[in-house]
This record gives sequence, C-alpha cells and structure tokens, in this order.
Amino acid sequence: MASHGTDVDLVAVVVHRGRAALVGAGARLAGSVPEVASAMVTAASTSRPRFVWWSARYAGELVAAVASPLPRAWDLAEAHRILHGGWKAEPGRVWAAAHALPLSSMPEASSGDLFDFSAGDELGPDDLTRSDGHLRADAASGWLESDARLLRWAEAALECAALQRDRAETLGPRIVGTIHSESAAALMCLELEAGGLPVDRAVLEDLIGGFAGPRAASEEAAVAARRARDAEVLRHVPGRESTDLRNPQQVRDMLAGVGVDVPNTRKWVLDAYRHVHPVVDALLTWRKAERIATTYGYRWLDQCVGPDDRLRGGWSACDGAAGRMTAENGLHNLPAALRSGVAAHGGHVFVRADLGQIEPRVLAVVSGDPVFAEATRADDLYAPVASRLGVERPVAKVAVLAAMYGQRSGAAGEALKGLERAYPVAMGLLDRAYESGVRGEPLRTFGGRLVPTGRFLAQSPIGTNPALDAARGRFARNAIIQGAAAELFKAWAATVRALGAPLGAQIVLCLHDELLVHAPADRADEVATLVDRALADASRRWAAGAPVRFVADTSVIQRWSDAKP
DNA sequence: TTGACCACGTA
DNA sequence: CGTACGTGGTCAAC
Repeated sequence: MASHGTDVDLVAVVVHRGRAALVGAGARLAGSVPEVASAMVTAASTSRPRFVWWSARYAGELVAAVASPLPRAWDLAEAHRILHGGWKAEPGRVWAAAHALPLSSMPEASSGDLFDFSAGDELGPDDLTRSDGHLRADAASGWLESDARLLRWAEAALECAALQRDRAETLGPRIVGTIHSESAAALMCLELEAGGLPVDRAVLEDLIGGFAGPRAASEEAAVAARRARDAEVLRHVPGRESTDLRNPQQVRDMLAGVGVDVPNTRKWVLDAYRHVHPVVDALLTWRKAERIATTYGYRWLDQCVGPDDRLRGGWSACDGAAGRMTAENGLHNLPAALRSGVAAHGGHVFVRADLGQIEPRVLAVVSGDPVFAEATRADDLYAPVASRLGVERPVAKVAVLAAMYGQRSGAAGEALKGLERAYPVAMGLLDRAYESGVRGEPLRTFGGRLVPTGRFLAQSPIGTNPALDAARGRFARNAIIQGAAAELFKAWAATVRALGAPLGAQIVLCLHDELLVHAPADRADEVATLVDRALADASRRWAAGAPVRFVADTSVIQRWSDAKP
C-alpha cells in the first residue's frame, strides 16, 4: 500500500517557454528545462517521489528528459476528470474544484488582458489568485514570465494535488490508485503520439490502390476516377444517372424508384435488399471503396504516416463519458481490410494481446456477485452460465450482453429472467445503474470516476420523454461496465509499459481491450510472457481480492492481420 | 465558416 | 443495431 499512501513525496514540476520549476520534498528551484529535468532525475533516484503536473501535455518536455526510470505521476487534469466528471480540466477549473469554488464565478479562459477586474477588485501583477479565490485568467499563459512566478505556479500545483488526494481518500478506497493509473496512461499517450504505429507503407499503398484506384496524377484525373467509380453503381439505374451517391436523400429516392423502399440507407438496412435489385449491392460495394478513398486514402497515408513509416495521431487518456482512451487519425477505427498494412519493422515483432470476455468478467468484480465470479473461472465464461440457466451457449451469451447493454431487439427474454434468478447481485447492480441514469443522477465507476448522466436533460426534463429517460439508463448501465473495463485495461497497459521498457518493448496501440507491443524479435517470448504476467498483476491489484479470473489471448505476429479475428 | 445530420469504421 | 469514439460527406444557416 506504500504507493497509495500519503508517505510518498509529491514534487510539482511546471514548464513554460523553456523555463521550468520544481517544488516539493524539500527542493525548490527554477531553471532551464535541462536543469530542472536533472533535478527530477536526482529526486527520482533518491526518494522515488510522485511528480505532479497540471497535465502531462504541459510537462511533456520535462518528462521526455526523465525517460528512465519511468516517473510516477499525479496528473491534475486527469485526477480532476475522475473526481469531478466531465472532460474540461484546464488549470482554472482544476483549481476551482479542488478549492470548492463555484464555477459560476470562474474567469473565462485566458483572454490575454493585462488586467482582470471580473473579481470586483484590482489584481496585483504578482497575484496568482483573485480575492474570490479563483486563479487569475492568464495564470497558465502570459503571467508565467518570471522564475518567481513559475515557482508560485508549481506551489499551486502541489497544493491542488494535496487537496485532490485528500478528497480522493475520503471518496473511496480505490480512487487514489485509479488516479495513479490514469496519470500513467496520460504519459503513455504522449509516448504513443511520439512513437507511432509501425506500418508497411508499400502494402498500404497497394491496399488503398485496390479500393480507390491508382494515385491520380492531376485534379482532373481524380475527378474522372471518381465519376468512373460512381458510374459502376449508376449503370444499374438507367434514367437516374444524375443521382448524387454521396447524398443519402437522393440515394433513398433513387432506391425507391427501383422498388426498394427504405426508411434510411444505412448498411444494415440495405443488406437485406442486396438480392432485390443489383444496384443495392453495387452501392454497398461503392460505399466501402469510397470510405477507403476518402478517409483512409492517399491523403491519409501522406499526412498521417511519417517518413519513418509510423502512423501517428493524437491520443487521449480518457473520453468524456466512462473513461476509455481515444485516438485520432484512424488508430482506433482502421478498417480490418487495411490491417495487413500494420507491420512490425525490421528485427521486430508485434506481441498482440486482447482480453477475453472482459466486460462480463468486469461485471463480476464490480458487482461482487460470488456466483457470477465463479463462472469467470472458465476460459469461456458463457459455458457455465449456459449450464446454470439450462440454455444453449448462444442464448446465454445474448442474455448476458442484453443485461449489460440493454439490447431491445432479439429474443433474450426468458434467459434474461433466468439471469435475474441466478445472478441477483450482478443484475441488481445493473438495474440500480439504469435507474440512476433515468433519474439523471451521476454515478461512479468501480475505480471512482464520476460519470454524469445529465445528458439530454437540456432538451427535455426527466420523465417527459420516456425514450430519453431510457437512453440515459442504458448509458449509465453501460458506463459502469465500460468504464471499469477501461480502468483495468489502463492498469494492465501501464504494467506492460513498465515491465517491457527494459526489454526494448514499446506499446504502439491501445484498443480498449487489445494491446499491440512492438518488441525486438529476440525478446518476443519474454515480452509475451510479461504481457500475461502483467495482466495477472494488474487484475489482482485492480480487483483487490475479488475471485475473478481475467484471460488474455496473446500471440507473436508480424502483421496485425495475422491475429485471429 | 459552423453545426446538424447521415453514414460507417473500430471496440 | 447496446454503448462509446473519430472522420468525412452534404446541407442549411449564418
């Protein structure tokens, strides 16, 4: 428990325009970035403190200088998101929440004004806070022009961290640990952005060419190629060649003209009409190619894949809902058809691992249902559930998923009743979450992240629109599972990162329940073992004694497509 | 230029 | 399509 207690020193570091400051554990200094980074290395090697920053993004320069050993962190922005919910976490908001100041009086984001009269008094040039307690609006930007102010800024960070930690400890037993893990995830996001995902550019070029055709030599050629692709669909509907395939309303009218009457033109609707009229199949084939051409085409390749054949995009440690990681530039939604273009570089392999049936296993932990926990001892959790319910496995699976996600279609009814009888603790937790959502009340995930459920309330109050009430309920029920799964995943990833670094292993993709680690080929087996051990360690810490088993499917591959589906 | 909607890829 | 995300298309309102 040492790492969770208050016996670990907090040391705040801040950086602004090439200057930096460090305050805490008896140290207090300002200087150049290298000077402060050096002080961090010294501190890290002596007392193993936890470094505090307003956001990993602000501290990136310093963090990069302390590559090893990996620093422990308290990320004020991530802690704020966990403690108070929502996604906005700029310093003024973090400060206000930590000090329990009303948001209504918080100054607007930095305006760059020299004076700030909104607190009703004159702000001295060296005052960090106003008379009402809020940070001055330009605290994090223009104000930081001297070393003295940088030191004051670091002290403020330290103060916020202490307040956040006190609050976290009163809210529940796991929140401090969640903040530690989340802070590590935010650091990992910086590394993911810098490192990128290794790709095989030639293969990607070929794949894109197969869908979108060869690179157009000119703008005219691009237009001609586009028309040619469109014509492959439009030739099936003589007399309607002027239909704009990119306009869903026109497509709907065109389909109605050939007897295909649909409420919308979404793929899962049109799938049923593939054999009714040849234009449907042609349209869906066109859509797939169009997606590649527009979103994952040559423009994407040129802009997002660097000269070192790494695909890069922005990463965020949590979304604004339950707390899953997000990524940009296709890193989280790369079509399966392009995955053979994601390949380990020379002398390296991918160690790929995904968590099996993570969401029902997570439900067993967060609900504390001893009977459901028993089912997680099986490699296939749905087998014991099916046998207990006296139904076939596919029925049990649909019922469990329906219970967790609130699926309304399909025939899960009888099995759902069986679930209520067999696992009343787990089902009871889901029901309570649903009701919280219906009422618009916030809830906390297992790790303690506050999840607001006030969505849609602006457009219609509780009870006035049953569909929106139910949508909030489903959101809440899903959030406690999805959010807890994200917490376990991040704890796992952070452990893999820490254990893998000495072997030269680098996490290059985090995909909700899947990890892709780029590792030297001669260390592949070690890294694969480490990934599994990291899951055992992380899940034991995270589940804190719950008798729930987590399983990973781990393999060593050259291309992402080599993985099982 | 911006925001709404549609559509669709991933988990 | 149960939830979530990011992206790019068109269209209407600026």
